[in-house]
Amino acid sequence: MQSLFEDSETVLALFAEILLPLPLKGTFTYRVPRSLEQDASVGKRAVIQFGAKKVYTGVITAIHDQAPKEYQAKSLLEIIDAEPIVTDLQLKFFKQLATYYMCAEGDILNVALPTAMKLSSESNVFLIQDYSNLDIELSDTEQEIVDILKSNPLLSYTDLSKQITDTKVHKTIKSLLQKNVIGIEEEIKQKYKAKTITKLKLHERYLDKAKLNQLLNELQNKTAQANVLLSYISEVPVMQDARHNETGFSKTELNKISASAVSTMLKNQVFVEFEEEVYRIKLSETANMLGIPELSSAQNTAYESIKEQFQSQDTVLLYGITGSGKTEIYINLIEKFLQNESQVLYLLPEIALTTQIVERLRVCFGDKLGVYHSKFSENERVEVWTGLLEGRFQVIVGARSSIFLPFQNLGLIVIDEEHETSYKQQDPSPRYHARESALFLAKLHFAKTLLGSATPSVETYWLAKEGKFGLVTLSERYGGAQLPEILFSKIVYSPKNQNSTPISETLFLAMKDRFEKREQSILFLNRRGFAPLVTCENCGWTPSCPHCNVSLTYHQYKNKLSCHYCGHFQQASSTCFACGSTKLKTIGFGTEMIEDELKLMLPDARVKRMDLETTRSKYAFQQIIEEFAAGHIDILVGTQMVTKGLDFEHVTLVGVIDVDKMLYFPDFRAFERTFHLVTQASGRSGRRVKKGQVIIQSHNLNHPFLKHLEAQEYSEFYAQEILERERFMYPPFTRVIKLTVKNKDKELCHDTARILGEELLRSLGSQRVHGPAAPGIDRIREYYLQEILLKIERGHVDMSKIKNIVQNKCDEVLKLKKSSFINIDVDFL
DNA sequence: AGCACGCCGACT
DNA sequence: GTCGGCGTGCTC
Repeated sequence: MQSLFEDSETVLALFAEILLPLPLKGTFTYRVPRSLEQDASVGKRAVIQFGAKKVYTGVITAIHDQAPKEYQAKSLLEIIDAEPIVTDLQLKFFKQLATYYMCAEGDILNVALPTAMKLSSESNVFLIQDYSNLDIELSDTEQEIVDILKSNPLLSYTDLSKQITDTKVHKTIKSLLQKNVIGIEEEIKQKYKAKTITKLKLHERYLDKAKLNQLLNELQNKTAQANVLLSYISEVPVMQDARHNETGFSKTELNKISASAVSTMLKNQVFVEFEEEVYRIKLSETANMLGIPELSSAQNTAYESIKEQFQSQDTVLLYGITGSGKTEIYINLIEKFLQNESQVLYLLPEIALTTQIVERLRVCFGDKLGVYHSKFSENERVEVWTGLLEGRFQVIVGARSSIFLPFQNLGLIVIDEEHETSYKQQDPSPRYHARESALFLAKLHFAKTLLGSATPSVETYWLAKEGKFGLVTLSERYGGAQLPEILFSKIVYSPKNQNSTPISETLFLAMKDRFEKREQSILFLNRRGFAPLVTCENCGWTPSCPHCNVSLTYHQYKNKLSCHYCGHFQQASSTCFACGSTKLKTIGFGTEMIEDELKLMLPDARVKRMDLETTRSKYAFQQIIEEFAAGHIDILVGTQMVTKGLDFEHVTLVGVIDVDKMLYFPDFRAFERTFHLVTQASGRSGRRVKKGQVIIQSHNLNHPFLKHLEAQEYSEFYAQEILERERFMYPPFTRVIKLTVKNKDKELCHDTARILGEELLRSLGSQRVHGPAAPGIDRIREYYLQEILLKIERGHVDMSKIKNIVQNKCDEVLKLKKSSFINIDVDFL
């Protein structure tokens, strides 16, 4: 007879809670099979079947022995990881964010995990070998599929459908399945693989200085080859130490200079080719060799003050004007935390040109530095993730999504350019704000946070002023560079006058002057394309987007009309669609028109445009920047991206073409954004010895806000702005939640929004509920939009209670409308 | 998110 | 009469 003890032990079965990277509430319970009991643990990924056929990877969030009562749990199929890849702290963090942003935890996991870690299955179709022995009639399409499968024994469902012209693939496959001719299996695709790159190194025989010089001489009239060689030498300092040659240099990079020269040089055995398995961007043997930058006395005072304030505050704002040298302070602070064996996260806004800072950090921290950025490939991201788990990295520099990395003992988070709006994820849910989320993360780790900006966000500055954050001010420009001079000029452009231009006389003369002095200018305009509007002079018709309620922007270089909201484009026509007249004209101006105008005004100047269109390809951005830095461009015209963090020595003029566009933008942060943008833009001017100038164009020179720009005085701007925020109940005095009701049916959308608005009004009060109202663009991609703004005062209110009400009301209204296909987006502004 | 089931219009 | 369109609800 068995003992009671043994009996109960054999009965116990284990179950795992699985969090899936899908927009679903809660976790799913799976049975842990006996064979996997040893391997299963919290934080590891498990392969599970979800629904009828789909196979996903989820993360185990708990293991227990409570068998679900309502249903029979499926079993885990596999445990992927030998060690957990998600820490307990991360799981806590995900949960917290999900609650805070009112989204599913799976949504968070979805953005958190690098794509390559979220393997999902693909259906493969295969031929059952002995089908020919079966006496089966096949239709033409069926036969076609069988024939394809004969040559390709295993084919993914998607590939198969691509090869079949007939649209009814699904159906045919079903019937073939029934006839037992083919089978379907799910294959899990392992996406991550180690990467190698092709590199070049100099042939040994040129490693001698004399030999190398001789080679350079020989290549004197072979310019392309000489350039390739020179660029190799500048990247790989073989002149200083021949051992550097072993590192080699990327072939692709050298190919950019001249691919044919590179291949000639390979043929002539100047270079030798080799493959290297790459862990991450660059192995840096000069790690720590250049050391930590020395601080000026002003910087040092700030540095000491930060350290001191960290004694009593978890978060400190470093408010340092442009060019005051905040980066050096960050680096020193990071070094200090590294000495305590803590990990450090350095957050940067999502912009491609972070390379300057990354390089700087690399020099200081070498291989301890991991980079995590959207421009990085999926495989590289996995390497940073696992590298962090294995302790290979101690410092992570990255964009907003790096807050999701598996830190174990985070000591410090640095949030550079704290005010940047790209910290907020806009489109896909979860619409998280990385600055806000980073503060939660810091709290979980008992870590310190340093926020840095030359133009702090109003919220942050307020919190600092209120004593919630520490505040350290750096008001001296590093190296004593002077602030630029700010001038205003009136825009004289008028669509009626064909001869008018969006570039005023003042701005033109200033640019001409710079051009003659061989100094560079940057022109900033927040609008892409040639003209935002085309209209028929005869009948007033204007081409608009068929999917959105916006007029189409005219792009001259492609001769296309395009919608900046949904991407729709069409060929521009020279005749009016409505009346056939040829009297079409453009109204307004975009970057493309400015570029055109400049080419006419200053035909000898080298003008380049930098906006979404000209930087589509992966390296285009980098290329333009480099060209500009090298002085091959005289005038750079562009959108937002020209204003961000670029440090160019010879820029002495920055023109803001149309400040009104930003000022009158219907958003409570319009002024703040304008102030940030103009200040950042003017920070581009005269960063070194030369005094810079900023010319701001406006239609209305009397706008009171312009005086803040002129004074370049953050505190004055802030003092004014904070009053407005308080008066109109905006952040930081309230939390603003924007609910957007979306539906293809206009009536349904409006009706749902109206009812939701009324419901919310009843439970939250008229002080807090505003709208519904149509946003500026009330139809995008066929969806009508209605917005409700909730302003919830800070403190003394239980936010979770409010969120519950909001959530319940949303659900209620959707149920009432019996339409689960109405979308309600929740966005915390 | 994906997928299956199910209920209504245009077709062999 | 079926095919297949998409709306609806479920996935451990």
